[in-house]
Amino acid sequence: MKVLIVEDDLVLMDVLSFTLRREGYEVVHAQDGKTALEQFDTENPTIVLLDLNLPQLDGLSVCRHIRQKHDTPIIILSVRDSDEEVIEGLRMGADDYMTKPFSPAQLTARMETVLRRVGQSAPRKLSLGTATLDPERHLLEQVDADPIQFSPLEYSLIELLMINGERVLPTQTIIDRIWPGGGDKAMLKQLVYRLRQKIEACDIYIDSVPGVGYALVQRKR
Amino acid sequence: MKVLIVEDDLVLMDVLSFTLRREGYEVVHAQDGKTALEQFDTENPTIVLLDLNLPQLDGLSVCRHIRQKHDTPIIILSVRDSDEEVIEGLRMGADDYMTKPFSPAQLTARMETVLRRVGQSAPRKLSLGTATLDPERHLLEQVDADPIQFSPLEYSLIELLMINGERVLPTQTIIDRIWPGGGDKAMLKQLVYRLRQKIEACDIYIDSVPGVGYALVQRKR
DNA sequence: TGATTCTGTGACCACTTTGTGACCAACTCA
DNA sequence: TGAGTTGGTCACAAAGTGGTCACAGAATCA
Repeated sequence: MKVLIVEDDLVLMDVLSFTLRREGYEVVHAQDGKTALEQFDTENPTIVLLDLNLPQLDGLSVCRHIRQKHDTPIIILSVRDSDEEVIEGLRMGADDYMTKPFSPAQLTARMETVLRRVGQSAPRKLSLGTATLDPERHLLEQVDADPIQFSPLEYSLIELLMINGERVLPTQTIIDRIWPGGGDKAMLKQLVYRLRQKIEACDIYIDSVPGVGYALVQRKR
Repeated sequence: MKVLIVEDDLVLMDVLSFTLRREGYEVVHAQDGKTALEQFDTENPTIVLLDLNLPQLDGLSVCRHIRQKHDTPIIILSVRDSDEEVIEGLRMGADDYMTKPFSPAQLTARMETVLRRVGQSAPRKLSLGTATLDPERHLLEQVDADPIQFSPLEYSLIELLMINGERVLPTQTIIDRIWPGGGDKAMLKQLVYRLRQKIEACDIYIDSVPGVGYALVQRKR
């Protein structure tokens, strides 16, 4: 997936390039509005990150120009933070507007959010150790092992635990998120039991902290 | 267009209701997480505005529950503003995250931005492997095979699946899009059955992932 | 206007999923 | 030290799911 970063601040450009490459994106960039449009035509990026204060052609003009012919997601990154300016940017066709300074982690999360909406990216897979969870097919995949298929409730539980890393998730939080209509501890312990049986040959397991909750952790070697 | 506002602060609720009605939205609301899910099922809103700190069931549980089955846009409105919390909200399936306090004008601009991306029309022609869908004539064409003519509902389903690539589309999402007025799983499984019969000689087929949904995939050779 | 197609519905079936109850060991607390 | 709680285990049965088939009314077509 290719990102066009349009930014004249070279320090920020470097930080963003590094972060996005580490996330697996291919990165191209431009330092002024005119070059941005040229790059857009030649590189055909999946998403554009667009500063507004640019030499040669301002960012809003770039945004308007792209949006006249293309549906490519655009996120504006700007120091201008008044409501009027945010609204103008969004109405000019941007999909999101982040005011500087922002954290790279939040930027990549917002990029994923927009890409998810336009159907350009599969949901991110979650990993713990060598185990990888497939959110589309509700599978757990691991090297040298058959994938494990989960039922809806099993998947719901393991996803929650995996999102939380190896930290303990409180019992009542788990119950609320799995059974918003109402569940109880007996149902959860039964579900934990069934899930443990399915993953017993994996590198990960469900640890319980009595009186607190559960965590997904890696088996030690 | 119907908005479900999930907010337990009645002052903010009133302000938002007034603002959104003035913009032409139909507004329904809930003051706690459980009621929110009930309202979601009965009202089938176009978009959800979701506080996180809620009685009965927290907003992240509501968000996750909705997103497991539906692709209705969700914007989180919360006082929690750390990067971690924003990222968690977006990863739990929200389309945007606004921290309180925010201006109603920016909220409506962000709603428009997300809604702009919903229900976009299909590209001109869709292909998967050697099979090509003709949107004007509702045909599937393949080299060395007679074209297959689809009924309106059959075409609607295969187009949805083809837009999604070979990825799994959740059952309820498919139902929402094919029968906006309300469909059910029995209707969908019947439609899938009929469509499978029509494409059984093709290079593509409908794969089901029990408990999740369906995908259009290429037959392997 | 009759023929044909489309669509919603019901039924059957095999299988899976889920909620529940029961039992037990370990732990906590008064 | 006894009562109560909790987490783990096991089995049962109800509910749900996905696939298949056919029926019949509505819609469309020629």
